Amino acid sequence: MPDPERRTRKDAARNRRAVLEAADALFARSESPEDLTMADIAAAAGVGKGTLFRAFGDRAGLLRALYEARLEPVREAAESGPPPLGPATPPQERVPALLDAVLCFKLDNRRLALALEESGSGGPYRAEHYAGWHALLRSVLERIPGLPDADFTAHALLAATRADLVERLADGEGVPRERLRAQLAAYAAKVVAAPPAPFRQD
Amino acid sequence: MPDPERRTRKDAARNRRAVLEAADALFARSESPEDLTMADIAAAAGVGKGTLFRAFGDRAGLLRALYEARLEPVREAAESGPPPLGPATPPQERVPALLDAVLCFKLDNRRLALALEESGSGGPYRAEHYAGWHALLRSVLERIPGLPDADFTAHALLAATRADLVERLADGEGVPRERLRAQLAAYAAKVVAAPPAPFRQD
DNA sequence: TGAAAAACGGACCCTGGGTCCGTATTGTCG
DNA sequence: CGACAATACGGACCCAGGGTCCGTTTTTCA
Repeated sequence: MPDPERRTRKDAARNRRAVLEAADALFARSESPEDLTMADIAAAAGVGKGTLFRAFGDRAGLLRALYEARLEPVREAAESGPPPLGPATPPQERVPALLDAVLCFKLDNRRLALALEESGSGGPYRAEHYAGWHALLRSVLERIPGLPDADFTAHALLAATRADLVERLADGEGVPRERLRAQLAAYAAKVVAAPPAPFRQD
Repeated sequence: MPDPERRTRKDAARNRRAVLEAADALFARSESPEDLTMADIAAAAGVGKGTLFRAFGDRAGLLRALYEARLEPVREAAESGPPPLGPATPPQERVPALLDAVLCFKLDNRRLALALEESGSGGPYRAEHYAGWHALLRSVLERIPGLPDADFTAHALLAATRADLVERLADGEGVPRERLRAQLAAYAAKVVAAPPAPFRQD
């Protein structure tokens, strides 16, 4: 009995790659992602719409595939790379580092992230990768003594890196990259900071 | 010379109200906002599509109108009401209170908020009311000594109340309302807390 | 009450995601 | 190598849904 999964034909593989490349390029160039149609992408890849949809299911599928391909190295670095991203880093330091990585990624892949987070309902919260980031961040937060609600905190921190917010700040308000990074880092640091001195006079 | 702005005809006014009411009801009932079509709303209001679009411009316009109508009282309370929402409250306390108000509003108007934040690109960041909340929150944050980046912090805090996140937590994960409120309050409190004790041994 | 202004409403248009199916490629087996 | 099955191709096609148009109706105002 041969594997129930037959090997994918090589033209299929070639086309898949072609689409991925074309879409990647198009998203990088396009002003706003939503006026980039599936037909456009198919055309740019020199492929029929049918092929495109067979390969990726639907728009969201294509976006996800693109996004995850790009994200892979960052994910890798975050899960098992060297400090300050990797697991060897102490939590209080790692949290800002992780968020910084996410932020940089979104800055570098604005249109794509935007397109993905806007696609369909549920925002980014249905996507595979969100769950991954959240779980990781949560587990790191849980190692910080005295910090309650790690689950919620992880969500809240990640919310600060939402693609549309990032775009609004970076493109809309012209906040420079480094400043944004610094602000997010400071914010994250504050959230994970040890609680204030025990005695506060009102 | 009579006013250049002619008075709106009363049938127009009546229809506008009818649409607003019908849409409100429909959104409250509907499972997910995006399968609620403009035609549906028009029909439910006993009105033609043309009327609907003339009155509100486009889908986003209708959503905005609905949202702002509902939001009005909260806004009022936040801008000039009694403590803990109003301006008499000390900043450190007012920030969590404001966020709590936003959160409760989104909990009570989930579908609507969801529909609005998802409509069109730019997420909620183009909407009038977002700018309002942000400005208010920012001004409050600015009164807290030693807290830098009030502008960014306001964005980041508001991001924690994004409709899709709220829905994900409340509906998706079944976090009870009070717990969610408590978590957000704690989170906000931490962000606005005085910096940790000056001496930290590493 | 009559005519101009404004609103009505539903038929209509158009974009864009997604499907279908006759045709072209690929893989395999004798 | 030839032939047949399996698989992929691709663009014509479908359809929902947002938005427009314009002949008809209502309101307003003199």
